[in-house]
Amino acid sequence: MPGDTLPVDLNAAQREAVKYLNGPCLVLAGAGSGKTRVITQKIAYLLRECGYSGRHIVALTFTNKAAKEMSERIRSLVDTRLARGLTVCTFHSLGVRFLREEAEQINLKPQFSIFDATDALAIIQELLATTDKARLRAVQQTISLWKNAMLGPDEAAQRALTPSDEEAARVYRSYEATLNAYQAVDFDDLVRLPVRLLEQNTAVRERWQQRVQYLLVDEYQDTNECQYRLVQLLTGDRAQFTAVGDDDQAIYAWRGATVENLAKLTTDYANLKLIKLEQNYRSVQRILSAANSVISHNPNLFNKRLWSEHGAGESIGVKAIDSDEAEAEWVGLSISGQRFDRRAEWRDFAVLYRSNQQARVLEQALRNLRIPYTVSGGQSFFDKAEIRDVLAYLRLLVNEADDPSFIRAVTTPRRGVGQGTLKTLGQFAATHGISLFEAVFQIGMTEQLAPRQLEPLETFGAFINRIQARAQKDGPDSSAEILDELISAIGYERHLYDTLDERQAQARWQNVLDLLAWLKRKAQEDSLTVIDLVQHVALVSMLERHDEADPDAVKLSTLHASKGLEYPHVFLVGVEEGLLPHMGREDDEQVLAADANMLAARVQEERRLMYVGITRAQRTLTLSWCKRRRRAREDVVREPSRFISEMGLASPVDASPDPQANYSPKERLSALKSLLQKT
DNA sequence: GCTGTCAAAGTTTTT
DNA sequence: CTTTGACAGC
Repeated sequence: MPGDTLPVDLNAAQREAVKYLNGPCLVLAGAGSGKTRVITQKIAYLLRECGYSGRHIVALTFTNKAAKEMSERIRSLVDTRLARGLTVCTFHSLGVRFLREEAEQINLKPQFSIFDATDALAIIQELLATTDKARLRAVQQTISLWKNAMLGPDEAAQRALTPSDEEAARVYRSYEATLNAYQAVDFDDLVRLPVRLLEQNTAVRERWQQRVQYLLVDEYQDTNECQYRLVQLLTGDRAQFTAVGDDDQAIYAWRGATVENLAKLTTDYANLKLIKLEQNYRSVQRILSAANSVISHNPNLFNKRLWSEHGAGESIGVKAIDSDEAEAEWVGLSISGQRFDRRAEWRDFAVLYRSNQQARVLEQALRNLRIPYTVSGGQSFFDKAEIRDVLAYLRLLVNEADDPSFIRAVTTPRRGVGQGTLKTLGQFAATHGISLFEAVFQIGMTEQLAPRQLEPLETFGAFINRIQARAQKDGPDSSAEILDELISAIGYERHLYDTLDERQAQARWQNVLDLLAWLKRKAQEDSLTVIDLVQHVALVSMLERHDEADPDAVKLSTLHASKGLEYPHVFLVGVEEGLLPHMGREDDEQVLAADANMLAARVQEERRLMYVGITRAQRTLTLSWCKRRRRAREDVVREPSRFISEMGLASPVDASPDPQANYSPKERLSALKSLLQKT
């Protein structure tokens, strides 16, 4: 009888969510209520007892990390053979797969480039011909929101009310044309283009609906309009899917996500099954009470209240400190001391913060105290110059039409190609409707370039062609060789040591080596060709790399990147007005002050972020805020966050910083003990 | 025209 | 501390 082999460690609500297969199902899962367990168990149930083949099940997540973790948990539950063909990936990865297969239907080469936010911004900058960074970001954001709402340039232009939006709509049109010329798509397109094709093409739609017989979606509250449509289109009339989400943890409204998608399910699907998970298995009661108390200041779609069978736990600490440096040091000393007192491991501690920049001081302090740590969040690694340099070569190999990568590769290292040459080449390419790379081989016939300018171009073109031929001739097994050959042929290491001082060159070369090692491992593990690798790398951040390097380390993470994770002991730092809730810069702040609705929405989202932070903690939670914080080059005076008082803490809050002693004698003693123990 | 050197400035959150 | 912007030699 189906269901009898379900593990007994599921509660009634979880069991119901796993076994419900009569159509669409929405699971409202509070923080720590075992939502991942429900998804993984449900997939196991579908595979083992309902005769579903892995090829017909798709589970979607928002981050690669979540996908990886989920995939591993499923594989530990069921036989490898049963899980064969199972798809567990992000919306964007599924989009890449879809577009690779269906590329020709929409006039796209399967080797299309994927442009990240930085690439996209560079295009917009060129189109707008301005260096006003705020304006550029605003236009980019506007275009992105239009895309996620499935509005094309024409519709956007029609709906534009302000001159600013009209300009953005014009840029949008050229931006699309540019991407098309480069055979490139941006992140938003990875979901939008599949949706558009599925809507327009019945045959494609039916093929995919045949393929996706059961769909599961994690973090459903973070879906945008486009992603909602994708779920609808993939599941069709059968509507066999399970969406798991928590409206209180919606923290991506700024990138187009809309919590209303939760409510929309209840109206779009009359037969929607709604299941609430309210029992929390993660945290002690004090932490849950604080979380409940904070979030009760928000209006919400669905009422739920977390409870747990764990004890009350220790009281929540609130520390006021003089400066951000002192805060970082205090956190380090506290962790050091507590690790000793509690006989805990480094990995039991996490330090969470609102913005990436806060990581700097913390890293500095932890380094000084010899505390091992890993930083997660921020795609900074792939934004580093040396990484973008190397990837430009790879992207060009895969897609010759990728002009930005051509420009970057051909000018790094310097090989005598500069602004003037590129301008001539660009004009030639534009009038002939070809890519810069193609233009290299044709411009020689004309007399537009001096031999001095032409020669390095032709050498470069021949070089790329040579590697390209190798990449195409040899199969996926030789990905690693090709990478090595490419890098040594470029002479990138020497370039680094030539242009930088020893220390910097070494650090950057190490980054390149790390990237190569990671790429090679990836290529081997999943037997990927160079094309697969390049498309994969655009979507992934390198969190995995750090996790494996040093498993016993304190975790530093942004609040956003911490979602879905849990730690025994959590330090939440910088809990200050202006930072959490974040209010942007002064000009931004004034815009907000003028619009009460916008301000309220902002504060509510920040409050959910606070809620996410609090609910990461299993046993203890410590908050801190600074009276002064260094921002840019000046100190800013700060007030404690409203969220601290909203937590309804019983004990009086330490609200005034004590300039004399930021460390209590006990804290000092513990820290010292810990240090002594080490030496 | 190409390239390197010097100075300034800059930071929400991410697929 | 690290990435962009302007300027002056080669």
